[in-house]
Amino acid sequence: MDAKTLCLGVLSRGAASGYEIKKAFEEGPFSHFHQASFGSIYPALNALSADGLVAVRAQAQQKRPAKKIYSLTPKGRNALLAALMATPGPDAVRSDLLFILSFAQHLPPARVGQLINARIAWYREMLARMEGCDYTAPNAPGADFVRGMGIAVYRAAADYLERHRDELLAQIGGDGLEVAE
Amino acid sequence: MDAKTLCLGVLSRGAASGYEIKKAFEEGPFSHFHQASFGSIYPALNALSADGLVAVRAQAQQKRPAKKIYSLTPKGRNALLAALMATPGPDAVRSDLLFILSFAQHLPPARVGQLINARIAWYREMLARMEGCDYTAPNAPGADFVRGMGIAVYRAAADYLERHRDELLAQIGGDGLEVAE
DNA sequence: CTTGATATATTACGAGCCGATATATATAAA
DNA sequence: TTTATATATATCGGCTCGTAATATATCAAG
Repeated sequence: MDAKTLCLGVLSRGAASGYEIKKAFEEGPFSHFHQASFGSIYPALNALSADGLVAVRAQAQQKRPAKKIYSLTPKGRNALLAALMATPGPDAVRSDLLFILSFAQHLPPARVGQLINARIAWYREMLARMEGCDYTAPNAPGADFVRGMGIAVYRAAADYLERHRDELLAQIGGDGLEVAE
Repeated sequence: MDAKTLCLGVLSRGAASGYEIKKAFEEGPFSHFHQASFGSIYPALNALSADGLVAVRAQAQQKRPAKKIYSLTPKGRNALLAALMATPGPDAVRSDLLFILSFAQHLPPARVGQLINARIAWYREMLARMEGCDYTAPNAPGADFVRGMGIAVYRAAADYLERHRDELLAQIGGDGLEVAE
């Protein structure tokens, strides 16, 4: 899924500036399964604008750069729907933590414990945020479904780390005590 | 984690050619949380070789391009350990499927059902492979831990899809019957 | 009261990675 | 016989990421 389609997806939920689209990928409903940086968002918006898939409305602001509000055109909405009908490829996960933990027996047990504890805390924080506020729009069962999937997967990951941390530490020589902060 | 470190990690489990390293990322113990293509592996191996982190041994073959077997040098092993001590960033997930399913209410229910069924089947297949063959080396508790985590997360994902598929289909107007293949 | 951090807002650039393609050949299946 | 699959390496364009540059406002800390 390229940056252009991702931007169309965000804009389908309402008009937004490039900056707001970036925030949507950091905090919004797509944040746990897609990312996009300024370096891909702004060129994508320019291309979409040139192709007539989005409309731009410059909104002057006091003492700040003019905000460019992008909104979906009918043509853009059709392009999004067409992209949604394409067959999705397999998911891709990139986890430096799991790569590092693959070599746990070569690392100080205290450090392994710290890494796992930190990640458990991160998962719990994300879960609290995702379960607490409901940022999905009304009449969006798809978004609710995906949000539930994110929660289920994060919970499974946190639970696994909690249940098997001490076992791993025992195997690599840690006594499970020194990891306490 | 850049391509060079990834290659060092694979080579720490034994000497291999570029082609075999690619296969390790498709089928081996890293496959479910890291990817690498030829376009990143071969330049990485050249750079590692130039820096003395890996040694190359050309192995002629009958009627095939000569295979270049790369192996870790002591300097390379130190570089890997140093990289493992760096603080890992957050995990990144890219899922075109979840992006598409976010807009499920705009798609034909039959197609949504097909997409979910196909992904459940994919997860079950991966789980069977991961649970069946034990491709981790002996005395590698780190690899076992990571493998268990992959299994736990995949199982949670497959279970969620199975348990909530019909609910989603009902919400978007599908009757849950037409999706049967 | 001044410094620093955080937030809004866009653009540009270098580094790096992915996917596809080119090149060669062997084997097995259709 | 043709096609697909597997082995094996190299390269190239295009896309994306992370960072920095630019500009300003607000808020908190010292």
